[in-house]
Order: sequence, then structure tokens, then C-alpha cells
Amino acid sequence: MDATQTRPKRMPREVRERQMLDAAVAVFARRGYRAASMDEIAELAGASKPLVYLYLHSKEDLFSACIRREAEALISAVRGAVDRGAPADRRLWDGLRGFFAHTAAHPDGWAVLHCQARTHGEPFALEVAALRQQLVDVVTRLITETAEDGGCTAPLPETEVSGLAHALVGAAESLAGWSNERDGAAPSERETAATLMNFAWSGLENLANGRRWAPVGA
Amino acid sequence: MDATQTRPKRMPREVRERQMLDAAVAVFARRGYRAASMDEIAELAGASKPLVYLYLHSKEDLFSACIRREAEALISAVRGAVDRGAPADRRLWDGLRGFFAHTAAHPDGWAVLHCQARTHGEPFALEVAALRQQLVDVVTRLITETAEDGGCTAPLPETEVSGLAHALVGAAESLAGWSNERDGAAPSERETAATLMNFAWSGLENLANGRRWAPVGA
Amino acid sequence: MDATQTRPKRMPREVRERQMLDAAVAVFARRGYRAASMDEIAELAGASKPLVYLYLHSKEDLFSACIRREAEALISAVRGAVDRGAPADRRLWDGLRGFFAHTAAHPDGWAVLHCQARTHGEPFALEVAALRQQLVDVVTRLITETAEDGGCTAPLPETEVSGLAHALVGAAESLAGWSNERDGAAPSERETAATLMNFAWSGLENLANGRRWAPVGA
Amino acid sequence: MDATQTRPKRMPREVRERQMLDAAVAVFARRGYRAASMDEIAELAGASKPLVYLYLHSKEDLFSACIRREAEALISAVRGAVDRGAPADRRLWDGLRGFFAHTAAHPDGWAVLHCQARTHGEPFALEVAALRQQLVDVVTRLITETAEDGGCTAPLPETEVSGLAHALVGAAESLAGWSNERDGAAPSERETAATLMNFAWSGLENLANGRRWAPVGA
DNA sequence: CATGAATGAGGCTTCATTCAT
DNA sequence: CATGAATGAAGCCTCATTCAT
Repeated sequence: MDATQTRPKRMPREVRERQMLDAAVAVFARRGYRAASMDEIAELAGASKPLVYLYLHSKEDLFSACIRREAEALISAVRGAVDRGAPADRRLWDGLRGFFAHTAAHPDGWAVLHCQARTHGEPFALEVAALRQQLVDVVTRLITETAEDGGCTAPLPETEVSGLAHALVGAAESLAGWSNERDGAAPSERETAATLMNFAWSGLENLANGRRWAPVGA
Repeated sequence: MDATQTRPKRMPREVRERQMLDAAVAVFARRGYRAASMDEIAELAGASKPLVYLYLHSKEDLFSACIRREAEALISAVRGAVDRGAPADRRLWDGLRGFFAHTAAHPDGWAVLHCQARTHGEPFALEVAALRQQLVDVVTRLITETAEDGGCTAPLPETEVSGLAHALVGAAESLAGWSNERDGAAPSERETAATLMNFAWSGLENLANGRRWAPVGA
Repeated sequence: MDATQTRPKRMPREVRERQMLDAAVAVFARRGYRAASMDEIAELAGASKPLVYLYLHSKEDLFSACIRREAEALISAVRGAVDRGAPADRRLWDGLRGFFAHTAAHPDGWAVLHCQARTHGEPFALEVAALRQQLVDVVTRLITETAEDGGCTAPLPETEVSGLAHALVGAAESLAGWSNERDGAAPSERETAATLMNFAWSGLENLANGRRWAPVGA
Repeated sequence: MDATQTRPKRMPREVRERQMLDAAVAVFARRGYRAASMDEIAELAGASKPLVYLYLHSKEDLFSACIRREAEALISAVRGAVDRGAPADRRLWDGLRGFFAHTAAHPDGWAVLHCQARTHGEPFALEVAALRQQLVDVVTRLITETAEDGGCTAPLPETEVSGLAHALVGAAESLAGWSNERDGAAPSERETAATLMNFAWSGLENLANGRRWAPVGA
């Protein structure tokens, strides 16, 4: 009779669940975990609160589900961007581009992972730590291989490699935020990646060849 | 009547206020802004709740005061560590050491600035953004001078410099967290700074000299 | 298509309804009226929730139906146990045995009647009161006849008979719980009935003959 | 200015807490544990809900506190009514009068103990079971001594004594309800006690002397 | 000023119950 | 009829915040 009826839209569970996760990611990103209200999430999802609880059980579970979904999406984006078999520098370059492209396309998801999840206690921090560890692992492998390709004479100490990987990931995270904030003149993901690549590549090469900076007076 | 009563120590407002901020920073760092309760803060500060409200007006104001105090302390630590007049590389090195030393010495304050403040809406995010901008400005100046000292032929484009500065700050932030988490085997602030310096310095030098990495097939 | 599907067994309404009542009695006994959930009842009954509502209309109606069914079963058990025409003491003895046998055999039903129904507001309390009144009536008749058989000189005052009946029924109810709780060494319904009968019989006889206890100093 | 101000009545905690317990007992008695709402209790207590939670922590704790208070009051009433040193029959008589007087004076408390507490899961049932056990213990002692005073030749078997005690307590509980329900013509606690005493006393005497009822045909 | 009494507002969660398919 | 989608209403609990003493 009336095509404009809005209320009881029947939809398969799968679809509804995705809408809920979308809404939850948006609200968690905007407000933070504690300040986000299930009311707002439900409303944004176009569903009633009981339905949200029926499908996702609790605020905690909902947040976990968001983290898991976004983390998997990000990892997949990075993994899918690199061509196993390419040389190390190329793989680093491609991985960075994948990372920046994904974070730019999903700013809310990135905000949840980067800003919210780490600040709200064990259950969530652990899941994000697992994601971050995967990123760090990928980068660690690239650094090691890069060092080898670059003719490294002696293997770099493990602690230093770990530190470098964290530095690189931190730089990337920071640049992701930087390029997202510059509305209007946002650099393309290609430019962002180039900036970081220029910065990092020769640093790695130098390290691989034992050339280090040292304070003059010390 | 009774000299053994310990609780209602009369103290000058200045001292009391500092105790309150100390307590607040600790609780905000541990629990997050929303989950922190004024009750817990007052108790940890050893003061009554009405007094907290008398001095600091509201939870929001209290959080802002925390952010401002910690941000100023951090900036001062970095500024105080560098010797104006020293060459650019030395100043970067000293600034990094100051940064890592301070964040390691004040983990709660750093957690509030880095993890909590940015995730809780405009009023706070703005204050933290101002802090970060100051750090970025310092680094930007160093990069520019470094490029000049290194014999840069043409000035680097502004966007790229900004990106580099953000990358460097992000790397530093990430390393601060990394070195704090490694309980037991936490690297000294000197080692952490060295790791980043090794990584960054030659990158900057290369850039200053126009040597850039470029994708092979592009 | 597939003969192995087990769930949607078509069954006559009568059977389904009994299953539902069985499930409801079990759940109400275990959880109480308010804490029992229609979900749990439907699941235990092996039926879908809409069907439960189709047959039994509402939680309230369902509970009422449980009470009615269990009350009728109990009354029937007691009535069926006594042999009209036997002497009064024998009928009391048989009635008690019937009562204890039935409550022991249907602990959930007894729990619903004794524990749950009386504590949940008028609609249910009335139905249980009706049941209890029937029990009291039976007992009242027995007491009166016992008094006559025992050679009662003057009729007992009505209030006293009513009180005695309530005392007897209360004692029986209490013993039903007592014998059900003593897992392992649960006395047979015969022993339980004997305990109460020994206790009650001579009391009634004495009363019938006007012998009463009186406080010494009063 | 206006003596009719009603809202923020300041009162010492002790007083408020008693008002809350009074209100809670009334509401729990009327509605049952689950159906009672903290809103209604708070309103009846003339306090806000947060204050109820501040003092009594949770619905569960509140219910427990009610049970404990009412149980102690009842036990005290019974204990205080009997004169240690009086003969057994006199003590039974006095105890019953104390019991009926107290339950008649505090029908809500009695309802909570007798009807509500036992039907709502372990935490509460245990507390009530402890109370009931105390009553049963008292009665058990009286029965044993009565048997001895009455010239009991051989000690009664333990199970039988336990059964008798439960029967007597059940009868008393039932009579308490009976006399409370008869509004208008409610028998005095003295009459109620007399009814039960007449009923029970000769039964006990007979048992003590080995006279038992036995089915004719068995 | 310290203390303790007090609360409005709001958040998470759960049910009994109903349609559409 | 069985299924699964859907919700209004209500309940427990907590917190930032304020007075009176």
C-alpha cells in the first residue's frame, strides 16, 4: 500500500548484523567506548536495542566484534597489497600504500583500532595488540630481508630490529592520521607512502651497512 | 584535642591542588576519562569530594587541567634538553633523549596525553593537538635546518617537511610506548633515542641531497 | 524430503499442550514465576514460542493452567485414596498417605502449588486458596466425624475445628517438604503418614472428649 | 520560611536504613522478590534510589538484610517469651504464644520469611533454612524433654522426633497464616496457641508412653 | 573547610509478546 | 503451523554533582 513505511524492515540477520557493526564502529570512533551509548548505536543502525542485544549480546561483545572485523580488514588490505616474490623494497612500498589506502578509506575503523581499543582494558587491548603484532611482524621481516638484500655484513641485533619496526609502524600510524586530517588538501595515499618511503629507506640501508649516527661529543 | 588525627591536614591550596592533579592523572591513565570516577580520584588525593569540586569545578575541568599540566611538562622537558646553538643533529638527538626520558619517567602523564586525551571529544583533543603541534613545529625547524646544514640544494616542499615531521613524531611516540611496555628489559632512554636517530638521520640527509627512493616499475 | 528431521513433529493439540504444561511446571518450580522465562519453557517443551502463545495465551494464563492442573491432580489423588464408608480414622490415614505419595511423586507440581503460587498476587493466590480450602474441608469433615465417632459429648466450636484443620494441613505440608529434602534417607510415604497420624490422632480424641491442656499458672 | 518542605529530609544513616528495610519488607511481602521494584521500595522509604544503593548495595543484599533482620526478630521474640526453668509444657506454650504474637504483629516480616525467602534460590533459602532450623531445634528439645517428663520408657527414635518437630513447626506456620487471614474475627494469639497446644500436647504424651495409632487392617 | 546525606539523569540489559513468511 | 525477525516497556545500577552542618 505504502512504500514509505519505515519501521519494521525485515532483513536477514547477516545484513542487520553488518549494519549494526557499521553503526557501532562509527559511534565508538566518535565517542569512545565508554561514552558511546547502545541507544545511539541502535538508532544509527536503524534497529531496536533488543535486537542489537539479541545478535551481539553485550556492549563488550559488540566492541570486540568491531575490533575483530576492522583488524581483519586492515590486515587483509595490507597483505593483499604486497606481491610475495617482489624485492623487499617493493614489498615495503606496496604494503605502505595498502595501509594508507585502507586507513584513508575507513577512518572510523582506523580510529577504533588506533585510538579507542588500546585504551580500554585487557579484553580489547589484547585483540588490538595481536593486530599490531602482525603488522610489526610483517615489517620486521621486511627490515631483515632489506638488510640482507642491501648487503648487510652482520645481522642486526634483535632489539634494534624490533625498535625499528615499531618506529616505522608508529610513523605510518601518525601519517595516516596526518593525511586524514588535512581535509581539502589531503595527500593521496601514494604521496603519503612516498614520504615515508623516502624517509625510511635510506635509513635502513645505512643501518644495514653499519653506518650509524653518533653524537659528536659523546 | 587529639594530635594523632591524620586526615584533615590543613595545607595550602597549591599543594592540595597538586595532589589532586597527581591523583587524577593516575586514575585517568588507569581507567580512561569516562570510567574514572571522581570518588576514586578524591580518595586517592586524600581530599574530600566537595573540596575537589571547589578547586577544580568539574570532571571536565579537572581533565583539562591534567592535560595542560602534563603537556607543559613534556614540552618543557624537550625544550630544556636541547642546547640552542648546537648543530641541528645534536639538537635532534638531545630533544629525542629529553622526550624519551620524560615519557619514561612519567608514564601516567604520557598515557593521558597520548591515549586518553585524543579520544574524548573536542574540548580535550584540541588541547592535545596544540601540544602535538608544538612538538611538530620543533621537529619541522630541525628538519629544515638539517637540510640546510647538509647542503640542500633546493628547499624541500612544505608538505613533505610536514609529513616528515609527523612521521618522526609518530615514530617517537610509538617508541615511547614500546620502551615502556618492555618491563624488565626496558631499553634506556639513550638506546631508544639512538635507535630512532640511526633510522632517521641518514634518511633526512639523503632527502636533503635529493636522493630519493622510487618504485622500480613506476 | 528428509525423514530424519526431528523437530517439527506434528502432534495433536492435546499432547502438545500437556508437554507445554509439563515444561512450564518444571521451569516455574525451579525458577519461580517471575524468573521463569517463556523462552526456556518453550525450549523445554520442544515447541516454538508462538505456538505456546497460541495455545496458552500468556504467561499468566500458562501459570494459572499449571496451578489448576496440579491442584486437580492433587485433590484427585487424595480423594481417590480414601474409601468412603471406612471409619474416620482409617479415612484420615488413607488421605494422608495419598497426599504424601502424590507430593513425593510430583515434587515440581507440589513446589508450584506450595511455594510459588501463593506468593505471586491475587490471580494465582486465589486459585491455590481454593485448593487449600478443599483440603481443609476434607479434613474438617474428618475431624467432625472423628469427634462423633469418639463419643464427643458436645460439638466442637467451629473456629476451633477450622484451626485444627489448618494445623493438620500445615503439618502435612511441612512434612511433605521435610521428607522430600532428606535425600538418601527419605522416609517412605507410609512412615511420614504414620508420624503425623500418631501425633494427631490422640490429640483429636482427647479434644473430642473434652480433655484439654491448660497452663498451670493461668 | 516554609515548614512543609518535604524533600531533602536529612536524617542519620541509622534511621534511614531502618526506613528502607521497613519499606523493603513491605514491598517484598506484597510483590515477591522478583516482582518488587527498587523504585517502589525507594519511594515507600521516602528516599531516592541512589541512596538505597549507597546503603544497601544491591537488591540481593537488601533482601538478605530483610531476611536477617526479620529472622532475628522472630527468634528473639520466641526465645524471649519462654522462661528457662519452667516445665516443658509451659515452655512450649509460652514459645507458641510468642511465635503467634510476633507473626501477628509483623505480618509482612512473616510473609517474607515464610513465603518469599524460601522460593528464591540458594543465597536466601540458606538464611531462612538456618532460621527454621533454630525453631526446629527449640521444638525438638521441648519434645525430648516432654517425653522424659511424661515418663517416657524408651527414647523416641531420632527420625520420628525430627518429623514431629517439623510437623509442629509446620502446624504453627500454617496457623499463623490462618489467624492473620481472618480479618475482623482474627483469633487472639492466646486462642491460636491454645488450639495448637490442645492438639499437640496429648499427642506427644501418648507417644511418650508408647501409645500409637495403627491402621486396623494392616 | 571536612563530612556525610542526598539525588536527577542516564546507561546496560532483559522480557513478554507479536508479525511476516 | 514452525520459524526468525522485531520491539515497548521496564528494571537494576552508577555517577557527577550539590547542600547542610
